[in-house]
Amino acid sequence: MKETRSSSIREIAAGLGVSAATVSNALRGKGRVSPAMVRQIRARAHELGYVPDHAARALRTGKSNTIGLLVPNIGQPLFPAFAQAVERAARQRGLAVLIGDSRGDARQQDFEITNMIARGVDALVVIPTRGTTIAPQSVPVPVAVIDSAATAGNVAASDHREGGRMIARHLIDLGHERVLLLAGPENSLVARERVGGMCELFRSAGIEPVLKHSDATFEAGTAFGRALDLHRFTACAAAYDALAVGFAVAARERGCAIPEDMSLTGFDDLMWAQIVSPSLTTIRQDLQAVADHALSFVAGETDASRIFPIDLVVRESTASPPAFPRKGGRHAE
Amino acid sequence: MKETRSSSIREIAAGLGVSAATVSNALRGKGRVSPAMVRQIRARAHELGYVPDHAARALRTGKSNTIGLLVPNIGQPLFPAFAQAVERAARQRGLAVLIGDSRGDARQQDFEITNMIARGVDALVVIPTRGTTIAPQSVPVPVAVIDSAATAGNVAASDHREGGRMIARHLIDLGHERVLLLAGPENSLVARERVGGMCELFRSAGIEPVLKHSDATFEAGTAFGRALDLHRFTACAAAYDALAVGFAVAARERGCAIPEDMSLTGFDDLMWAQIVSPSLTTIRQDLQAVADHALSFVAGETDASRIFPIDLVVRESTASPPAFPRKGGRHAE
DNA sequence: ACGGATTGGTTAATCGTTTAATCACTCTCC
DNA sequence: GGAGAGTGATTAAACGATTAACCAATCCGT
Repeated sequence: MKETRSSSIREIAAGLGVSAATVSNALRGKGRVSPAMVRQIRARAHELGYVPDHAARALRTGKSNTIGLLVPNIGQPLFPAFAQAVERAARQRGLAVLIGDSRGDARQQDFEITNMIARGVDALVVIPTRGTTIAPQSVPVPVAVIDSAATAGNVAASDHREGGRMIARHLIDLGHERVLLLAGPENSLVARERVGGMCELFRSAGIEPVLKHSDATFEAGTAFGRALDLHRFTACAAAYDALAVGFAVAARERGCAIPEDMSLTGFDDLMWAQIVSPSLTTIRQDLQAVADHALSFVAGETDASRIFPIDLVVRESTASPPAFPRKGGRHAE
Repeated sequence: MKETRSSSIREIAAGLGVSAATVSNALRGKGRVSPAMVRQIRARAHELGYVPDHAARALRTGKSNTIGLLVPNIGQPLFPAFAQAVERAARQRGLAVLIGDSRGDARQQDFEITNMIARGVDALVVIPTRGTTIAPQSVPVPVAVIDSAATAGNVAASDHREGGRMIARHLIDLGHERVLLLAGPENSLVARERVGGMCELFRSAGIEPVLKHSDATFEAGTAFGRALDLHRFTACAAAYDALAVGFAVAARERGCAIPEDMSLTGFDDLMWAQIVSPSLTTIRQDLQAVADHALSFVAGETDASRIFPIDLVVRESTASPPAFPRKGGRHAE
C-alpha cells in the first residue's frame, strides 16, 4: 500500500503538454519561461506532490547538497552538541548531514572519509580524532578541520589557549599557588593548547603546576582523585569537564571539600557542569559560531580560518584557598 | 591542486579494451566474465583508485544505501547514544546514516521526513517527538518507529512498562509506601508506559503514588524538589534520569538526604546516573539491540515488531525507608 | 559434423534532471 | 517589408552505472 512514488518532471510536462526542460526551468526560475506557464507548472508540481529526484540531480550537477560530519566519538557528550550545531548550520544552507563516527581510530577515520567522498558529499567537516591530522589536499572536496588553533590546516576552532589562560588567571586571582593540572591526553592538540595556556600564565605568576596526563575520562579523574596526595594542592585545573567531575567524586570520598579545601575547574561546560554539586567553574565554547564558520568555509563563502573567543563560566567549585585573606570569596567574579 | 576526481567505469573499460558493462559486471561479481578478466579489471580499478559514483548508482538502481535517522533532539543525552548504536548497526550493513533533528517540533519532524525521502533514503528510523505519531503508509519507504511498545506501528522498543514494574517492585521490596512519582510529560507515550508500569504494581500493593507531570528536564526536577513537601514521601520515582537528578539537587539543598531520608530512582541510565552522588538506581535499555532490530526491520530481514527487555541497575540512591525494619538495607539487591 | 548448450562478452536502453544549442514566432524600427 | 532582436519554448546530449537482450564463439555428445 506504499504510496505511489513521487512523480517525475516529465509527468508534469506531459500533463501540461510542454517539454521536460521547460518544467525544469520553470521550477528553478531559470531559462526563459512565460510567467503564466511558470505558475501553471508550479501549481501542477505542487498538486502532484513533486519532489526532485536527488540522485538524478546530483548525477547531473555533481553536487549532492550533502556534507559529511566526522566526529571522534559521538558517545562523548561534547560531540552531540557540536553535531547539533553543525546540523543547524547545514540546514540553513539547505544541506543535509551525513554523520560518521571514527570511534577514536585513525584507520576508521580514513575509511569514513573515503566512504563519504564516495557517497558524493560536497564537503567535509572533520573533528580529527586524537593524534591524527587531515591533509586537505588529499581529499577532493573542501574540508573544514576543527581542532586546535595551532593545527596546520585548521579552519575553525575555539581559542583553547586563551581559555586556559582565563582559568589560570581566575585561580591566580583567587590566590592559589599550589595547583594540580589534569592535562588530559598528551597527543591531543586541543588539550595541549588548553594546558599550554594555563601553564603560560601560571609560570608568569611564578607558579609551577604539577602536570598529570591521562585519558579525558571520568574514570581517569577518579583515579587521580584517589591516588594523589590532595593536601599538596589548593586547586585542581582539569583540561576536560569529565576529568574534573571524576576528580570531584573521588576527592569528596576522601573528605576533601570543594571548594573549601580545594578549588576545581573543568573545561567544555558539558551539561554535567551545572548539575554536579558543587557546580563546576569551567570554560564554554561557542559551538554554533564554530559550526557556522566551518560551514561558510566549505561553502566557499570565506577562505579564512578563524579562532573563536571562549567564555569563563564561574560557578561554585572555585574559591580562595583555605588560609587565604579573602579576595573575591566563594562566588568570585 | 585538488586531486583528479575518481575515474569512471568507462575509463577502466577503455584502458583494458573492454566494454563498460563488463567492468560493471566484473566489479560486482555478477553477469558472466572470465576469472582472468575479473582479476585484471579489479586490479586496474584499484590502481586507478576507482570508487563507484554513488549518485549514478542510486539513480539507476533506486537504492541509495543510505538511511535517515530522525531523533527528537540530539542535544539530549540519550539520543546520541542511540544514534551511535544506529550508526554502528547501519555500517555493518554498508549503509550510511543521514541524521535529522526534529527539535521537538512536529512540523519540523514532517519536514525532515519528506526531506529525507526526497534525498532518496532507502529507509527511515524515527524516534517520534513527543505527542506525534508516524503513519508508515504515508511514507514511501520502510520506517522503523521506535517509541513505546503500545504505539501502533511501533517496530522496536524497550519494555518501558516492565521497567516501570521493576522500579516499583524494587521500592516496594524495600518497604516504601508513600511514593512520589515524577511522571514526565503527559503526552509522551514512553513516559506513559513507564508510569503505567509503576502504578500498576504500586496499586496492586495497595499503594497510591502521587503523580506529578512536567517536562523531562533537570530544571523541572529541581522545581519539584523545591516546591513539594518532602516529608510526605519516603521515595521518589522519576520517569527520567534528568528529573531524578534535578530533584536530588533540590532535595539536598533542603537537607533531605538520599537515600537515608528518601529513596530516589531514575530511568535511562544516562552517563550522569553513575556520576551523581549518590549514584542513581535506574533502568538501562539495550540500545544496541533496539537499533539492530530497527535496522534489520527496515532491511526487510524481519517484519516482526519486538520489545526488548530492560535492566534494573541498583546503585546508591535507594534504601529502605527511615523507620523501617531493615529488609535489604542500603545496598539492597 | 551438426544442433544445442555454455561461455564471455557487447549493445543499447534506462534512471530523472540539467543545460547548451536551436527553433519558430512575433515585434519593432527604419 | 525585411533585418534584426526578443520571447517562449523544444531538442538532444549529457551525468555514470546497471541490466536485459543479444551475439559470436567454443564445446559436447551422439
